Amino acid sequence: MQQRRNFSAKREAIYSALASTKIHPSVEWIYQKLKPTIPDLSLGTVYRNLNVLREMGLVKSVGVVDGQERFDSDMSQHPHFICTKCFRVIDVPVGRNFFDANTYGYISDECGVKIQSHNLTFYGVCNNCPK
Amino acid sequence: MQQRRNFSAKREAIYSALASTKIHPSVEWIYQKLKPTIPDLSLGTVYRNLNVLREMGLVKSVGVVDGQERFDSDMSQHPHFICTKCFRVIDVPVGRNFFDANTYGYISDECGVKIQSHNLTFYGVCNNCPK
DNA sequence: CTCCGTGCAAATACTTTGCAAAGCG
DNA sequence: CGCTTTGCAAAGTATTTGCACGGAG
Repeated sequence: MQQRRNFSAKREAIYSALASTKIHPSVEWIYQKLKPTIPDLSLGTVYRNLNVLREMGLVKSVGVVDGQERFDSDMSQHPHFICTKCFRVIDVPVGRNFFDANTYGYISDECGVKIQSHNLTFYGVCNNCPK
Repeated sequence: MQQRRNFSAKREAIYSALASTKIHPSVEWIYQKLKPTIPDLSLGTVYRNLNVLREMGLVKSVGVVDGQERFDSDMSQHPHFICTKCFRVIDVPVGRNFFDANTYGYISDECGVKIQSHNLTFYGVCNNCPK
């Protein structure tokens, strides 16, 4: 196992669990998912490793949804849709990127800041929820 | 004072405090700001009233920044810039709207959802912070 | 031996809530 | 009087952290 390569068995499992789903899970969800397989897993470990993975740039946060932070292992720049009723998080496929380096530069100058990234989220009601 | 019109004195003060600044304050900031003038103000009241104001559509959340929710009384659709070092929140002026009804409709169809709003946030380092 | 990773429980941090008292029309 | 608002403190929820132990090189 690639130890000394930033991956412990549990960190690997946490990353895999996240990468294996499209639901953009919360810490709790990952914990519940792995607990049966790894009985001695603790919630703190999931929190800690998600933060490590984030620092390593392997994972990013979708933001806090209904009180819990949600994560994504898809590091490509893409918007999300969040259902305000059931709090489902869905990837929004985009042909082109809405914002490129030029846009960043333009707005950076405009505001006197240095933009490094952005987050685009749409809100509404998904098709599983009653209108 | 327009009582029975959804405004108690404290709610009014909370709204005014929020509307009087561009820093997109947190609950705590509003509380500290008003406390000297209104000594018997309690933190719970600020929380409660911001939620009421939000439901009334007079206020919206910028999101959770560094652990605290930040608010904005400017209900116009506009992006924000958040400094990842000092957590300053700045309005981003935009000539046109990035997303109009057509875009909403297009993406809604694409994802099988009904988009009602969106949130666009840029991240980076502001000009007050060291590179 | 030395680190890194971990369980566990305690500690934080922010926000919400129950309740009785107070305010307003 | 009836409904809204509030202070206060307690409760709730999510997340972080201290510490000592355990495993890998």
